[in-house]
Amino acid sequence: MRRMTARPGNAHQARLLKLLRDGGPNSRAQLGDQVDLSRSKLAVEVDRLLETGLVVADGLAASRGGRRSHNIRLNPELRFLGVDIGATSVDVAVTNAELETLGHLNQPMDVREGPVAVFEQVLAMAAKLRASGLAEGFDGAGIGVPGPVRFPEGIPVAPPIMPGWDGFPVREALSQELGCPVMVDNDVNLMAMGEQHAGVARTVADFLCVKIGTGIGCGIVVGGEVYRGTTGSAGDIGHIQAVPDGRPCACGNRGCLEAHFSGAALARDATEAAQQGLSAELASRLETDGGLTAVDVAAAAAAGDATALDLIREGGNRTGQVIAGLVSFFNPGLVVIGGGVTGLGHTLLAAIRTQVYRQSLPLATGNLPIVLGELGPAAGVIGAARLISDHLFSPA
Amino acid sequence: MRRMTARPGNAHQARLLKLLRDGGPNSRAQLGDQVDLSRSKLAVEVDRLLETGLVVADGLAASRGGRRSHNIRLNPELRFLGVDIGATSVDVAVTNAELETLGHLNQPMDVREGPVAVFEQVLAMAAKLRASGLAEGFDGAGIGVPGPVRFPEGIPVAPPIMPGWDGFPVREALSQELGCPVMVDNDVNLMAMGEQHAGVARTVADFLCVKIGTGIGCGIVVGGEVYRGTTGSAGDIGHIQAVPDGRPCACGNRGCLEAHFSGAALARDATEAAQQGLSAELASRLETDGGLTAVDVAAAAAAGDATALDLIREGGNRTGQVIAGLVSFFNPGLVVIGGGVTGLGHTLLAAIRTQVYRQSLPLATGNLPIVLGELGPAAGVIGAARLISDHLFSPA
DNA sequence: CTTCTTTGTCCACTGAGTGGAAAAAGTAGG
DNA sequence: CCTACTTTTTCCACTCAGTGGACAAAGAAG
Repeated sequence: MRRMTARPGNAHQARLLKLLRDGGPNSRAQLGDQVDLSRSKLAVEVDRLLETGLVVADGLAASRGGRRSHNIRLNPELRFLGVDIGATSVDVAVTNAELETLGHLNQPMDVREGPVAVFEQVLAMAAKLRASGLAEGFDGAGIGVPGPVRFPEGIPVAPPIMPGWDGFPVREALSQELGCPVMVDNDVNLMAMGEQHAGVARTVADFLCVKIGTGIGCGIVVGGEVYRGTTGSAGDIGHIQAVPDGRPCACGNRGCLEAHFSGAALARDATEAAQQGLSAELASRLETDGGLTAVDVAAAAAAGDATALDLIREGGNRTGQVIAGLVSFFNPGLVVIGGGVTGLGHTLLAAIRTQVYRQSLPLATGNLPIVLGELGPAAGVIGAARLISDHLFSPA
Repeated sequence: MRRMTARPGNAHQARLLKLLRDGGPNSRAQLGDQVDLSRSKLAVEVDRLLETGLVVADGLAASRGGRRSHNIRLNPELRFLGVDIGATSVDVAVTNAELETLGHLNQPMDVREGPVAVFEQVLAMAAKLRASGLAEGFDGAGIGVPGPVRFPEGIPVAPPIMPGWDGFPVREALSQELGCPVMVDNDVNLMAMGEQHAGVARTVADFLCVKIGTGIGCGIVVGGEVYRGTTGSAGDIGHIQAVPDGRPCACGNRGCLEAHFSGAALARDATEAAQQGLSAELASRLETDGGLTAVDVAAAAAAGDATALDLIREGGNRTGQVIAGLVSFFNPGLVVIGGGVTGLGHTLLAAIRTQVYRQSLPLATGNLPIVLGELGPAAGVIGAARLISDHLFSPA
């Protein structure tokens, strides 16, 4: 099948496409209720969209007491590819134009192997999804990478945990390989967009999305739009000082949040504790698994292990202190906690909440929910699909 | 004179008004170069603005080799009132529509005396400026208050240092008294707007403006617009924890930035040092002045007093540490330092810079200027005038 | 079968905005 | 003084987005 190449011709059409994406199929009349255009004008724009093939009219809806309406919907054959590259694994998913996930793959991977090797794997996963009949091709792809990105060009800049990617033209390269438009962003920003589109942040204009995985980052949404900062490094909170003269960090400083709490730090601390004989539970897991990860700590905590619980609580306290500062500064309407460490669940959340509610001013915390992300590992790929769909559903 | 009540009738007119405000008088042709409208359409909109009286055509400009152009300018009789209420003093200024300061008064005052007493003083100052022939009346007024504001209504909410103001309808009350439209905002936001309009931040879209006065606050500008947060308390960084288990703060916590460095904290620390005999310089000033303020510390530092310099440096370090965190998080294109403590000058700035450049990641600090505000005490009142002019120069 | 409701289409009209021509008012040079 | 060239402003016919009302289509309810 020939892929769609059309783009909305004006702001009205863009608006309609987004309404159909976020609200599902609608009749012309229902669309008219939402856009403040005369029925005549609306009909014209819908007709133009039908001509481009971006939307289709299929069948008649049930009557509600009058003439039956036509169902207008986004072309059901459109396919977006969402890719979320983490530090140690990749997620690849296929969605339709309404951003519903049709298929999702997850594989372990090491970003440090560099862009060429990683993209080989990503393309293979995409091919697998295509082969399973979910897509004949892709109309667009969104890619998340674990580091700062020069957004307009889609190029990672000075990413600490993936040095080989510095300056690699991700957008251009993948656009060539996939034969479709590509947008690239920081993985944390995509998680924020995912939770905004289909998760806990659906109704909030200004919020923070803290992702605790191998590292720690924070997506910032201002007025419904992701804020990326002057050089694309906004939200890089992993190297904020959490402990004066604390642990040495890979960045050269001491006491960085990431050095004290993150997937990597937690694994290291748990291993240390096990080796020092502080926890039989952790020690036995160390023996079975060979090495400890955040998952082991979560399991130990769930089993009631005091050492594991302490580690989580202390990490949560550190993180909560930093978030408390950000809450005072940014005064968000919501704080979402997500990432691989979400498995630590309520223990972590409680520690974070305690710190924030205690340290920030009442005006900022009075009506501030602090919650876990709703979408888990799907947030990134949904956000990626949303990124490219926002791009393609804007006037060319 | 009857005050102007007209507002621009559409976005084009609003655009033109702002061009005239920020760029001064222009011919129709010059305006046409900036707005991407046909000459015909432009002429129509300019004529409409002339009809409203918001702009006037006075005289012909010198020829540049062809027909002489008419000078189109904002009505020179328009007057805005800018009011900047601090913790211990008020600034009141009159500007024309181009936001040039025509007169400026500054008087000591105590916010804690409550809105009624303060506004009596403000109105007297405004009357004085009017009596001196600078204005026959005001077409609009902007007011800055030292605490969070529910912006749409212009009402302070839960302001820590001015408890008597909580819920007082500043906007409505002053609008009645002055007989003109009024907008109210946090003083820090106005300082940011001032520096953006006429100071160091003219060309930057995303920046932070840290104001160190009696307390500490931070104006946040995102994409050229002030960001106020969900409840209007964004930028309230005075109570971010700077020192774990540090000094007790009025807010009930310990170690808040404001408890360790601010105009008030500096005065207190200097007095303590003088009483303990650590500095002859400060002790002698204590005797002469009766009580020490930040100004005394600045003077002592300028005279080379080691204790004063130490106090400034330590405060700068604390502040710098907090700002370093904000820089990592927000990735601004500029950081402006202002407020009453600006007199501490380069010593303070150097300490702040050292901390930020050392602690934040290179990508965020690589091209990040950290500078003192250019406008000093005028920033607030200019920002206030800008606030109301932005409001009045937007379509009704 | 009639009446009412809802959906969708058609069409004349308005008003924003364009672009080109011409008028107005200069400068520069012979 | 006259001519050629510029720049600014005005005028006007034309395009096109968008409106709102009339009307057709298609069904529900009685």
